Amino acid sequence: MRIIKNEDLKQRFIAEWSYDRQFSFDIAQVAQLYLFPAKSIIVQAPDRPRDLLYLVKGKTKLYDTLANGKVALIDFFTPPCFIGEMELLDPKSPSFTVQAIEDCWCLALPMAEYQQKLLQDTTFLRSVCQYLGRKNSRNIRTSSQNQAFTLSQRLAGFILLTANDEMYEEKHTQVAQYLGVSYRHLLYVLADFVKLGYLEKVGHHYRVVQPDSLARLAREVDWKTGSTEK
Amino acid sequence: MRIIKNEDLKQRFIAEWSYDRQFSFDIAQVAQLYLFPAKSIIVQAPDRPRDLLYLVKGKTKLYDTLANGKVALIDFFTPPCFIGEMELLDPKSPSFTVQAIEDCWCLALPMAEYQQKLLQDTTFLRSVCQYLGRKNSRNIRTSSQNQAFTLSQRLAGFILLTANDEMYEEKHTQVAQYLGVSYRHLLYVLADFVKLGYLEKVGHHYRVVQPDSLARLAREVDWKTGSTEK
DNA sequence: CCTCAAGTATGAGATTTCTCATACTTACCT
DNA sequence: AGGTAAGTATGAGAAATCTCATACTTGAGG
Repeated sequence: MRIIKNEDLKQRFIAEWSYDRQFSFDIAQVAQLYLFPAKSIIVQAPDRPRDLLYLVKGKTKLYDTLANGKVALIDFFTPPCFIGEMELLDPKSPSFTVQAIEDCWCLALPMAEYQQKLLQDTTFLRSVCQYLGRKNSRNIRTSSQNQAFTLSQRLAGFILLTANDEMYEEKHTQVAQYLGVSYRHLLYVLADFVKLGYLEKVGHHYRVVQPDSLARLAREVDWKTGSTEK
Repeated sequence: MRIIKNEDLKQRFIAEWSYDRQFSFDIAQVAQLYLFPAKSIIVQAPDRPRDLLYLVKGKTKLYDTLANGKVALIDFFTPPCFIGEMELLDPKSPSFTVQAIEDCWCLALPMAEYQQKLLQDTTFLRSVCQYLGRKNSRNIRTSSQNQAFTLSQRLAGFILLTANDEMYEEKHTQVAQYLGVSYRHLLYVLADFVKLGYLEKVGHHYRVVQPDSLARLAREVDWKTGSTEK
């Protein structure tokens, strides 16, 4: 992770998502701009995050570590999106691992220093409530809809979401579990995409060669295109 | 809806879910206890709810009215659970229809009178944040897991959740959409349950005759057994 | 009274997806 | 070096689920 000392860029991100309006005090001066390179770990469970982050650019994925030690993919985040807000608000909340899919820019506020202040800040609390509420509505709606689509359609969207730099490199076992299908079937459909020319196999990974075809397939799926609607 | 003037019962419900600890002021005296009879409408979209409710006993379901006028089943709530919290917090949030599945008891706080106070109450706001965050974790986890189960298993759980007084009376069209399966297939599985003796057809409805068998089938499904874990 | 929309109901054949069996490879542990 | 766990890979048959076609019933509106 790198701290980006570019005041101008920082202010642009703040303005783009009205970050400053989510606090009752002047945040623009104290927040720092971080850059997490693609594939780097943003939060490593079970460590608690050091900062309250606000994702302003990039895509991330969230993993849970199961009781048996296995790692399960559970969700994706795109801007605008808080990271670490549950840990800030709920001391008992478990924490999850968050990884950058592509380069991710975040506005960061050190928790140790600001936790007490934030827990007393009604502007901030109301804004988090709205954020969580909208995320909820989205989840509820999409989860019951997504089941209705065939794996090809959901996988197409999934590949576009998780590919970085034209390369799709997710672990099949995790993806099968996330998409709720068998490992076997996932491989069939992947092989199909290769046969159709949408993907090209490179070692154990795949190169996206026809993003448009995938997009056409995924078109109807109300995919996680934003943590809340923009 | 009836207002229940039973101070003793009210206090018991408050204690059972630590309702009073979610506010910084003394709520026990001003909250009223409501009883919504089975099948009655608790909140009717697009009207905004008059009170902030807290479900302490009973089960409810939530509907969305689609653009085309159709009604879609989208979620279920069980105690403890706020109803109307999004409308209180987010003036722009759409509102949904909430219906009692069985008799439902709610603690009620008139919004007009308390909205301003609640929006300034950090204890309340933090508690709603935690509540929403946990609901989120639950949704995320269950939604990606549920797909992995067969319709028989999910339907078994669904029937147990939505039946009232041993009668299952949901509309097949809505259920098929909610469970993400075709109408046709839903009817096949329902017919199967009848053949197996789990259900008994009564007109267009079904009587649950072997709840245990259904429970066994549903056992593994991490069903919505609570809005947050108790 | 007629018509239309929505919900219910059932059959038949086509697709999607699953389970199980079996191998090969890689990383890590001892 | 040997062993084990995890991930990858593929085949074959079975089960789950879908699409389409077709009817019947009921309630609301003209």
